[in-house]
Amino acid sequence: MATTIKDVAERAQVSTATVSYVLNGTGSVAAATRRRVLDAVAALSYQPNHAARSLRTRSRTLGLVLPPAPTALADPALAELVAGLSEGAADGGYYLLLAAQGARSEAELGTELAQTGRIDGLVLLDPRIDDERALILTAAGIPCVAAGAAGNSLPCPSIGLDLERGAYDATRHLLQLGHRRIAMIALPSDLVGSESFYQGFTTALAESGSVPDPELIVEAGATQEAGMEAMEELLSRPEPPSAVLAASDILAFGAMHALYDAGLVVGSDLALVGCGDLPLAAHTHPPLTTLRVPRRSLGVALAKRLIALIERHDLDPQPLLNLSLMIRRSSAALQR
Amino acid sequence: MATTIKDVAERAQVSTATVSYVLNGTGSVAAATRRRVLDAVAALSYQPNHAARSLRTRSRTLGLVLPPAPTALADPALAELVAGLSEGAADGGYYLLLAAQGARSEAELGTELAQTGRIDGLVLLDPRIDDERALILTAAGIPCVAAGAAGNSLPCPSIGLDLERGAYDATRHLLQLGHRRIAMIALPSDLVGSESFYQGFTTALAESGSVPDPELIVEAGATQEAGMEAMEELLSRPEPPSAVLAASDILAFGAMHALYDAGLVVGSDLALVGCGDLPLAAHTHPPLTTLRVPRRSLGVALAKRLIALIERHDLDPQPLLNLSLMIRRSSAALQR
DNA sequence: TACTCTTGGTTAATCGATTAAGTAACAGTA
DNA sequence: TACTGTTACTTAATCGATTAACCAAGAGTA
Repeated sequence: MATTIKDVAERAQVSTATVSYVLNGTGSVAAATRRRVLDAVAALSYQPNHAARSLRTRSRTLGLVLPPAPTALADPALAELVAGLSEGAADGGYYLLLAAQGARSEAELGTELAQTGRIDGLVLLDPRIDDERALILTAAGIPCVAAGAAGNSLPCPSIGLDLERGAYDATRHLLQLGHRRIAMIALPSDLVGSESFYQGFTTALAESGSVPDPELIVEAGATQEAGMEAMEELLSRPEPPSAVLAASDILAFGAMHALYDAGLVVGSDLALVGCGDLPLAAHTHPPLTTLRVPRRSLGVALAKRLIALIERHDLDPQPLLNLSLMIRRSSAALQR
Repeated sequence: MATTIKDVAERAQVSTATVSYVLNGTGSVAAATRRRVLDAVAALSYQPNHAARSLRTRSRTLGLVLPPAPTALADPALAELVAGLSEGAADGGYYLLLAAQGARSEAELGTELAQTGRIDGLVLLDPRIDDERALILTAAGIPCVAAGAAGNSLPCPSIGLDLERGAYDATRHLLQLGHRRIAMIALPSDLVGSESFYQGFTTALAESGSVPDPELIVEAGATQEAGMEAMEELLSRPEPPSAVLAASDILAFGAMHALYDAGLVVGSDLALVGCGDLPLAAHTHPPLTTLRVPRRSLGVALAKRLIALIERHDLDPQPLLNLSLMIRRSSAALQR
């Protein structure tokens, strides 16, 4: 049925070993022989069988575990990242295997996938500080990379966003609009990156000669409800903020709801900036000023880094990816 | 390193064949022996090597080719479907392989994936009438299923949405609001499903005693721009419509833009209904009345159908999946 | 001349499962 | 008793690649 390396060998009048050497660029093969082999490959449109190949070597497959939530991948953010991942994988001759998490833990599933030889490595999303998954997988010798600037809190490499710079830019933007009481709604502090984001925020404030008011820093969850509650909390302060930087668009959407409920007009009564630039951000009312994340590039970079790890290539350390501030109507000058 | 079937066999004092029979439920094995084998499997936490297994049998992997557009998967619709696919695959003991299309055609890539034994079958998105991909793949003996009610215009099975019923419901809704001049912005007519959608539209009109005005039917592309142009065209009619049914949310978004540009207020000046219920639909201004598509279920059903095809199981024909009308503010009663 | 290196190949073992074919033990039956 | 079937296994071939080990021929060298 399918053409095998044997068919190619026969047609080219060589042994299967020679064919393999030609195809993999290993061994030493005379130019004329190489030609014959390549011609035979072309004539038969031969494609090496994946199972046989990966039985001896690697599976050339990267893994990604989808969160079990019914909303999984509904999040357009994840979707774009996945597109980037599979693009980066393809560039390196790899494919991307998606696994629905189901009941098992991600680490368990990943370990199984790797031990059965289905995947050579795993991409970890939303890494946390001292992430358990990274520890387990790395301990088991399974290559993995995390999506997020990990500093050195993780035992595996990671590809990061320059959240510090992003938060700095966003805060500067608010300062330039004349705001001085600027609040921040933070993501859970154990998420890798939360610290950097906060850092950028305070650096910008410090440069303008002020210092963050602890009253105006609220650590929230990751959901819209959490953003809503955080905003309510901020509004209840004796001296509420005139501007708010939210560490994610989702939190910002929640904050918008709280502001609406409080009868405040986003943009004029209070400036709001998010982070992520989800498709929705441009269509809220008013459209949300937010930090755009290069998700596709992030995916590509993650895939390339993981492949390098698997194949033990050296790789120049990837610089942090830049966020760009999309200025929309949710952030306006301070009303006086 | 990794534990193999041989390790299990030794520990259970049987041959590897017996282990295989126990694990696959084939052959006849005495109860006591079976116990010993299962105990050994558990003790060694043995997982069969995937490459070895698929070298002899199937790869237990479903394939999906991602469109090359930079927007690929950014579309939340596709994202949810993918989540459903991988869930359905997991239920059947399969995984989902994602391939970035790149330069080659989808049929070519799919054929390669199947011939190298990486995947056992392929899911086709957005099938067209007499879809070339389906023809090529089916001719090559590669199992595939299409996402969309295909009628019998395709050589492969498909899982469909009841677009006819959906369009019927949406049109009835507009009729009940008092609208009589109802236009439709259609998707390209070669898309499987376009016909059904149109059918539902006309059936509802017919029941109300009217007949579709050819002036009010515009076939558009699939992009927002196409929706915009189509709406402009409708507005230029001598007797413009008071309500519009768009065959996709994207088209409806485009129509909204055109209406805004024309100084018309969606909801009061003209009623608009979309199809798809993208996350954005609930957040446009005004929120868009639209038909919700059970994308996750569609994904699950597609995966199950494809697996049945691969394993040559019989399967009760899957009924069409229902759309549900989400009534929002873009559709209001006719103003007189 | 005799020895060692390269170059350009081949042979055959190997990866880890599945499964056809074979076999021993025992029960049923004519 | 002899034959036929079952049941419960084992042996070994097989899937299609990779690769270690081997080998022959010619070049270089002391």
